[in-house]
Amino acid sequence: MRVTIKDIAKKTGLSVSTVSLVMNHKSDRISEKTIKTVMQAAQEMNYHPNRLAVGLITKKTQTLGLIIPDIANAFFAEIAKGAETECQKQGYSLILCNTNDHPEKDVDYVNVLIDKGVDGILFTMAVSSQVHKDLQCFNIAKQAEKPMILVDRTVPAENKEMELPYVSADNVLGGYMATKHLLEMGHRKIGFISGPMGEQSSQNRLFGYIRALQEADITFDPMLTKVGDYHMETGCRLSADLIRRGVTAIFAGNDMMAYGVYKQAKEQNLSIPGDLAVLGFDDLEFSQMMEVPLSSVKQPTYKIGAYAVQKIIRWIEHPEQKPESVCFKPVLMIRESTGGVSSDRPQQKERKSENAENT
Amino acid sequence: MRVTIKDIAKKTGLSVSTVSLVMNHKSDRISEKTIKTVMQAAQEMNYHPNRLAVGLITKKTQTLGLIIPDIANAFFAEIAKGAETECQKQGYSLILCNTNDHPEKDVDYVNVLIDKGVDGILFTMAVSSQVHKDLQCFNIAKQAEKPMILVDRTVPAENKEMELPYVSADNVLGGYMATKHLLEMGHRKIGFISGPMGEQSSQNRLFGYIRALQEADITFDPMLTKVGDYHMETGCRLSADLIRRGVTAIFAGNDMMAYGVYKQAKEQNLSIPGDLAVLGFDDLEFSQMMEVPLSSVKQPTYKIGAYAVQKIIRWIEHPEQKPESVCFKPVLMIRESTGGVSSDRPQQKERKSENAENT
DNA sequence: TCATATTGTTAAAACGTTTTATTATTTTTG
DNA sequence: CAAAAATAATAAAACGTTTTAACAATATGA
Repeated sequence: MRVTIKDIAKKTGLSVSTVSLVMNHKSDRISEKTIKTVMQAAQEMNYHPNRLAVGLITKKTQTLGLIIPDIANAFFAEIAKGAETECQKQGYSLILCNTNDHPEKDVDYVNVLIDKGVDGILFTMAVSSQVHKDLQCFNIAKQAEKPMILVDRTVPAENKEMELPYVSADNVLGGYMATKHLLEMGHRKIGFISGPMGEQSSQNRLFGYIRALQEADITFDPMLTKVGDYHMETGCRLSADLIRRGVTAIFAGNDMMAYGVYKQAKEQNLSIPGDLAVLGFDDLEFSQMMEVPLSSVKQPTYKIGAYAVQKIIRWIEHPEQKPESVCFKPVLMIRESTGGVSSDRPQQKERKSENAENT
Repeated sequence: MRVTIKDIAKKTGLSVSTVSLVMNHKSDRISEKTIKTVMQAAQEMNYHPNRLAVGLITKKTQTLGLIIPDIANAFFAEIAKGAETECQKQGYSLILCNTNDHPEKDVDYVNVLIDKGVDGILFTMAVSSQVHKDLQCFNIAKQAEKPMILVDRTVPAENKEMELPYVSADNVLGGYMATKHLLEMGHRKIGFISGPMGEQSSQNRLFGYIRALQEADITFDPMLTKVGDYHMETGCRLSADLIRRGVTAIFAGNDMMAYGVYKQAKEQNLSIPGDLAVLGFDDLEFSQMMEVPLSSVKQPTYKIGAYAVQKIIRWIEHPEQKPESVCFKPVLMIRESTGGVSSDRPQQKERKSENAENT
């Protein structure tokens, strides 16, 4: 049987209240002697407070929920790692919820988490057309007065009141940086393979692409933009048409699709970057290990997870201070696939670019 | 304020006990009418039971803990996904604990999890020489009477009593299958780059390698085995010496190191598999996407996670039935890097090889 | 008709804490 | 030395459930 506060009270001949006060370092009105007695007994008996009982009464469990679409996806895994590590530092635990992008599971998980008394929820919504489900989640959290922060995936706010804080990368900027780099390398006809248009981040990368083109006085040609799905085969398939249309560079919405472009280039016997420059997004571990290392836009993924936790804990502890949304600047990793000078080494000293910036 | 059972009692004019009995479908002695009244009230008031209170009294929280070294590692991420998904199916939640391979964190996490009242713990130990810490974890769990199952990383049992059930892949078999395949492809001088010897799984892969050689009447040459650390650079570095010694094939303890071998081969202008056959372990997503797709031993990672959860839940519900340990058979994915016939497609119909087998 | 069985409902204790108001004791002050 | 103040410890209520024994009311059987 587990040792309880009662057992300590019995052993020391003190009351339960006294023991509790000592254990929580509360009340300065307790004699040194008593404190020592209790502490020693607790140690000897190997007392561990029952967190359920504590939570029941304090309404705080030192636990957060993390709802993500797919923990096996390197991107979310890295976010989870950042979040978990930060939790651990701050004495919190993290409940992992994997939705597989099913919006109904979002709702289920939000409910379960609240039933289990989490103090806050980090939420990456399942991508879907059912805005309805998203709102449902927001409402449940709001009604339960639980802080909720959106991670990576944002949603256009209906009204200011309803708005939730988010932590994500600046995808517009990422798309812009990527395209600008290709322009600087002398390309004028740049193809873009986007991710699914249902995702805000995909759209934003496209916006960035367009903005960079405009700045360079190049009219945006819709035929040079293909809508993909973040998979390699799609990158391979869609790039064929872009190449036919004479692009000299392709900016893929993520690294997976960029790998597909590599495959297509190989099939057509095009050299990278000689005949075709390729640039990705995400900077997967692999991208720097390839035959021709892939230039890519790197999101500060770990940091997004860690930062979201920091923010939500502050919010939990100061419920009146709803945090501001934050976009982190991505970093452009320039490698051989765009013919640039590798940015892998030497490590840039100046890392300001990774600092937080409000939008 | 959250709706409690008391609120329902008040609204319906019934007692708290009655409401509780109805909500839990207990007691057949309650009139249809009462049941309907309570159910309807619960629905209308949107009642959700407070799991903390329930847990406090039932001593069950429907929550498991998962302790792993690194969620950003694809292998553990996949295990986590399997575990989480199975939890979700069975109405459990999963607390994620990331140790970064620090043995002290193992201990901390086990304590926290127990304090928070998890019903069981899935444990992948931090790799270290401090067997002491491992035993400490086992003892804490044992004392708290919490089921604990070892995942992936096993440990030689001190005595039968102390032994914990484990769920892992059959690494000896994996090493054996890999080596045998290379032998069948005609190789006689096969190098092996192992993982760190502190890990049981690394040792087991080596055992499998040796066994296959013996079966083929090839004396094991220790000079053809190098101890690595699962990183690409190491694979690259160590393979140089193996090549110098005239091996025609290299079996790497994981895919990362196999990629390193690729790099070395490229530098030396050796063609794969013409001049050098390469075989990995883990079958990372990438391995089938490479210039020369990499043959690799695939562990049923997702299944390991899911199965461990199944077993521990059964154990939780039947505390007297301690589960047997299980080793899953790995699958050899034959691709171009060993000059074999690709096993990627057509998909083998017969998947018995993935079934569980007691050791 | 009375004892017994059945049916439906509930009171109350328990789970392991926190927290506030109260009491008991000692010390200080005028 | 009595009153006031400070110090130390505690009783008791609360958190939101589950569960068991008990109760009341009705039905059954002899």
